[in-house]
Amino acid sequence: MAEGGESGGRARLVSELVRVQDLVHRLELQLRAPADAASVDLCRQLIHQIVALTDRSIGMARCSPDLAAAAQQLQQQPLSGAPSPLSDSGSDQHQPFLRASNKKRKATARWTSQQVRVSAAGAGAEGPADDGHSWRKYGQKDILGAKHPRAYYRCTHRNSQNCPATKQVQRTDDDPNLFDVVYHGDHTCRPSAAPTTRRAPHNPHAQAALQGLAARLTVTTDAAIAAAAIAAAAALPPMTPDTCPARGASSPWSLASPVGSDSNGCAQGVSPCPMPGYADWGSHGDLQEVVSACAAVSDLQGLPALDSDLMPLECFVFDQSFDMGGAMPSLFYP
DNA sequence: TACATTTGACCGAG
DNA sequence: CTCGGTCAAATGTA
Repeated sequence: MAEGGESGGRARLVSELVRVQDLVHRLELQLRAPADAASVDLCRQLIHQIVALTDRSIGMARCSPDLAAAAQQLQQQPLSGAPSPLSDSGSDQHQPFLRASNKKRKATARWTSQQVRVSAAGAGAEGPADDGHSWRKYGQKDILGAKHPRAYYRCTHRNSQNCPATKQVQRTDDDPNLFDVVYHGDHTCRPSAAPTTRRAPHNPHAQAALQGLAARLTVTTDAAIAAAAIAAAAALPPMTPDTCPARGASSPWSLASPVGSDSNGCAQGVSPCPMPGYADWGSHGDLQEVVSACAAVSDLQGLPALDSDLMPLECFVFDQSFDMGGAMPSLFYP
């Protein structure tokens, strides 16, 4: 990505985003503690600060010529209609993983597919952390032009429940701590059948919601997409169930269980929108985009990406009554 | 013993 | 023919 033209404004933007990141970390820690009135209040305060900081970041990003230009360019290419992660996005010189993808197996292209880039931080060195589904490795291949082999996984319940979900995991060339994960197909296995070995969440619904959020946190580190995300959050009309990308159409959320913590079937084929229990989730995709942008932009600056260990943020619920007059949805802690 | 993983062979699209 | 994706036997592990 182009590194020239670093401006003070951009540095300030990054600084803001770093603060957002820090707040998110603090929120995560807070949410891990047993809920009581005081901690709920603190969470609300943190959320308020995050929202405010993010809002400011958006404003700064929109004033940044390069980001704004990229955003404008990509704004004409709605995220929901963005090319499949497997297709050539035109910006994948840093993602050989993408470029190498769509040469074969057109038959699989009809599947839902979703690429996420996840950090191995906090997980084993062998790969990203568990995403909540149980996977069985069925193959590994050295990929032409890639330093690291690609591993192929299928759902453990493929045989017992005919679950077609598969994923491919490949360590990125440039950062051994990052993995590109491509999910194919939806899980049709029942959630109860997917062993959730992770700790019990205080609020399973909220955990599912945060998993979606976290998915977006790690979806990509491409600056242009980050700019588009900012544009989407700041300028595009809120998504409605109508505009919520349908499952099976390369929805950014359709199967975004990033390795790191999806849990119990939040990617099940239950709702047209990604998170069961959130019928109107689509209207809140904006925040996901924004935070994704935060992660991406900070990565753009060589800062550590928000890693998958953030996933356990588990207690958000989007306030659906919030007036979307502003760019940001509000959050509350149930 | 019942799983999961490894790994070379095979298949099929381009 | 190349190469990505899958299969399945061999092997490992709890």
